[in-house]
Amino acid sequence: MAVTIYDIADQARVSIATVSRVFNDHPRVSEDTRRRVFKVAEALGYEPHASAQSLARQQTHLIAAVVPVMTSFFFMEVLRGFQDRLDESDYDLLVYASRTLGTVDGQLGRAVQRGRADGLLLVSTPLTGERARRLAAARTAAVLVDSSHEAFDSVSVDNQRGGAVAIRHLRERGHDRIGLILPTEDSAPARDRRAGAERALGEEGRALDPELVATADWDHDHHGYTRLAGYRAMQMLLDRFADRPADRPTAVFAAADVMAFGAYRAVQEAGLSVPGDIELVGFDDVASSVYVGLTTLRQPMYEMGRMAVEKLVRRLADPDREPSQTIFAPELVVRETTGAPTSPAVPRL
Amino acid sequence: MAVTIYDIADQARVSIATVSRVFNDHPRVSEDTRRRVFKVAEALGYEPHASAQSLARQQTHLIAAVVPVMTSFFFMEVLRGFQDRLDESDYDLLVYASRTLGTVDGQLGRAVQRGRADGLLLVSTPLTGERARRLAAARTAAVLVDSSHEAFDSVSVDNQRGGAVAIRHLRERGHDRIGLILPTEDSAPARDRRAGAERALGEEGRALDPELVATADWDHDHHGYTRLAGYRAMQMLLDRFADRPADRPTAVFAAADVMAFGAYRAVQEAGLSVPGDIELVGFDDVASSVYVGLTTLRQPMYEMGRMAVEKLVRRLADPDREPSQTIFAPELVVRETTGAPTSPAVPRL
DNA sequence: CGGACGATTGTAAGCGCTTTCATTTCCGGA
DNA sequence: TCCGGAAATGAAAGCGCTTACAATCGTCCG
Repeated sequence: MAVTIYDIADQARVSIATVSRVFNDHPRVSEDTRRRVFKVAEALGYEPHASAQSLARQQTHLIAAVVPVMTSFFFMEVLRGFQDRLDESDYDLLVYASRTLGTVDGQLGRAVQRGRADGLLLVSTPLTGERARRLAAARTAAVLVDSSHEAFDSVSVDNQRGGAVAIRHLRERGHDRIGLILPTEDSAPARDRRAGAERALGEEGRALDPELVATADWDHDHHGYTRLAGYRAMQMLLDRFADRPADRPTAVFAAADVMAFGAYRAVQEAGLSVPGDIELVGFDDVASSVYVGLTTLRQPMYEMGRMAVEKLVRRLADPDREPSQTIFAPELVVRETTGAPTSPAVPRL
Repeated sequence: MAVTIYDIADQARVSIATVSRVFNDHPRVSEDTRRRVFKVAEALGYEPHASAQSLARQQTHLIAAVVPVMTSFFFMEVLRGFQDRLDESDYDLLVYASRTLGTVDGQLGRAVQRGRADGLLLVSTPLTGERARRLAAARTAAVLVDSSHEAFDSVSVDNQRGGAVAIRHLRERGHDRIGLILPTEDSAPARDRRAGAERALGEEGRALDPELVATADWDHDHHGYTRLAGYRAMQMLLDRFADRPADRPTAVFAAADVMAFGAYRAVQEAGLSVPGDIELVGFDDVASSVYVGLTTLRQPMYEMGRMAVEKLVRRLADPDREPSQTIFAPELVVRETTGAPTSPAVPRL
């Protein structure tokens, strides 16, 4: 029923080999037969069969992106970067996302199935020893985004530096008691942001008061990267100082914008105000942050996505190149939650 | 190099047919050989080759989603719905998104390539006559989201009703001069929203004053669904009445939330206030709307995505079922831009 | 004890395309 | 006119898996 190269070969009075050559514009085909084949193909409405090509060529023209939790704006932005850069290549995008972090392993398993995709984009999916070894052994083309590994290409952000910048900003604004709202400890980026914060404090000869830290340890599904987690964390923080308001933090660094949103809400519910009573700094600069007026550390998510594809395409073309790691510096964006004058959102785009 | 069923067959002293049977858990395999095959497979680290399976089975286990403009929150939400429902099936997701509307055709072309995917999810990609005919003739399994066609399954929203509801809401709030900010005319949903608005006006014996309408006709890349388009449209509207403020609209219905955001900004820049001078209603209820406090008509984007996959999976299982159209009713969400009391964003999730 | 029958397993023909190697064809030069 | 070599084409062997059909084996029944 469907048209194959055999049908074309018949009608054009050539062999299937020649038909194939024509479609892969092989140089050694006479202009004459080339035209003939194209004409017949057009008349018959021929279209190559993707699976058959994949099998014969031993490559799929597909790139698989493994993305935990489609929920998050961060991943969406990265995905957009992937997509845009992919548009310029001739690879198609296979998306393996999941609702919770629990299924990431399964997704990864499907994504690396033999014959599924030519390359892999792993977002926020740190490569553990065993898995890394297997991928490396199989010489799988893979690029890590938001994590890194010496044996692979990677694109990430200097989280530690970001954490330090956040704290310094708050210190410069005169805050003495700075609270920290953190996702779970399993998140490497979060650990780095915290480490950066401690470093910045350390540089001034100060230490992080554990009483000022709240962690969303209970949220295993999303590693604490949710509004609710931020909300609860801030509540915890406020509760701790319910009987001695003087010791309450006057500023809080939330290690993710969504958490900051939740925290904002908790502050308001407690009858306090942002930035009046508590100033707030987030991390990410997601789309809503500009509306909320949240000061934050901007990650160039879109660019990271593009860059990752860039690297992957390069590696696919030359599998032996040295792995390269790119680290972006997060950029401090000061808005109302740390005292910038109110300004409406500028309509870019 | 890679392990194939031949290797397993050799070591397990059976034929490749039997190996294949074991992996497709065919009933007629003795428990004994089944175990033997599994053991060898495990030892060798066998994994079936996706392309080979696709070719032999004549199905890919892939579903292609065609999505214009990855930029938009609407598409992201729908995509999330796709993904979540797909997680429960055993199909993988192939995403064909593009930066601008111009390349949608190309993407569609790639997506429907023979042997690429088993089914199609078309978001905001109306099926034109010729294309519809071809897809229908090929008996392609496809589900439309945000558009419809009698020959296909579809999931959409009652845009006309939404437009009417928006206008009635503003009328009830006492507005006499209601402005309209619209995307380009090529957008069918936008046309419907406008029609709904006109209908609501008509029911009161009123007509739509063309002077109160601003359209983003210039934005062909995104059909006007951008903040900038809304911004400019509102500027146009305000400019028209610069010399006779009394005739200026006191409320505006923007046919998309992003446009409403831009419009909001333009109002503020003109030294006016929302909702003091101009009340505002959007359409979509994107994530940021709650922060902006925008009154809007909520589309159940996520649910639409899930439902679309649901339909597709059903059709794939039973290609002869009658096409079914599902139409959701948009829900009015009243917030600050039409006078609701200020309330911070509730942290769901 | 022979044959029928059901349960297993094997053989081999695809699925639709790519690609190596061999063959044929076509020229220009001797 | 004949020959060598380049250009064009064809034959056929995969790519790794599925599956219709055939073959084999053991068992049960008359």
